[in-house]
Amino acid sequence: MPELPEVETIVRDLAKYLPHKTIKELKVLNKKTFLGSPKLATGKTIKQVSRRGKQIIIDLTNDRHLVIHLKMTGQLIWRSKKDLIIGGHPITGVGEELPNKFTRVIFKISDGSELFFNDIRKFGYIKLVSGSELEIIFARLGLEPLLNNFNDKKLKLVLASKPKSKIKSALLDQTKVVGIGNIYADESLWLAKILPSRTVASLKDSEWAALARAIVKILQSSISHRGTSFSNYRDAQGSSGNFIKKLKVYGRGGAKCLKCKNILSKSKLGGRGTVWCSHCQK
DNA sequence: CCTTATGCCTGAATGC
DNA sequence: TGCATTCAGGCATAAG
Repeated sequence: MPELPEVETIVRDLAKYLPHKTIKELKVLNKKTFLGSPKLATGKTIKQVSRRGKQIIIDLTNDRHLVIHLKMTGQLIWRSKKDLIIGGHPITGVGEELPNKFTRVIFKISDGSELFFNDIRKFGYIKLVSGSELEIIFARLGLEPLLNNFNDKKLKLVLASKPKSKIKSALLDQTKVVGIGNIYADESLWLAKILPSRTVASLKDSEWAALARAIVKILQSSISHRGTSFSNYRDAQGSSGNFIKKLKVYGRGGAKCLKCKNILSKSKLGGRGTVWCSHCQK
């Protein structure tokens, strides 16, 4: 499931290809995937591709913006004109050919390239919004953990409004801190040696420091490995991320802790599968 | 304020 | 083999 590192990887790639190019045609194959009128984006030029939390923002020349959320199984894969003609596409995990049966929206770009929005489960969406609507979306989102103003004091401060929440649930709250999903919540808490079930109010300052450091370290490390492909995440080229090899707890319930050999625990916390080491994490 | 359940979805994994 | 069931979970929303 695409979280901050996966979305960041896609955005960095798309930012190399898309700016200054024009959306020639927009094919919406699944109506519920595209919110708003596709006509308002057709013929418009892409100014910039960026990210806020887990959402991809594509700014258009008419002061409208495409807000793209991949949710669980969304993919945004770009194919150059050359790749489209020659074939021999990289394997996308949901079929080598694009479009495929999971393709929900196709952007035809002025240089002959195409951008495919694929989504097996149709949770994801592309929303066309105005500048003021975009501001409202941004206003609801929390701290960016990879901006330089992020630190343990800020983290403690924003989460202080939910003292009785379990720390893992609090980390998943996008109105407080953005970009952390189930994988990186578990990984960060393991690295910081904090039990997911601890309440926000129970954390000591030294633990806030460890947690903030762990979040930054894990997210940056994952970006450097082009994200985690646990199921069907793919980058903008259709390739898998490599961070799955670096995961310490996520997906490893019942296996041995890589630090102490204790058997990792697994259960549900706040409705999410949660894995932790009862020996390393306190 | 908090937690839990539900709905949106479909492929993969499991059970008989 | 095949059919039914369960699970995966981001996030909005409703309910307890």
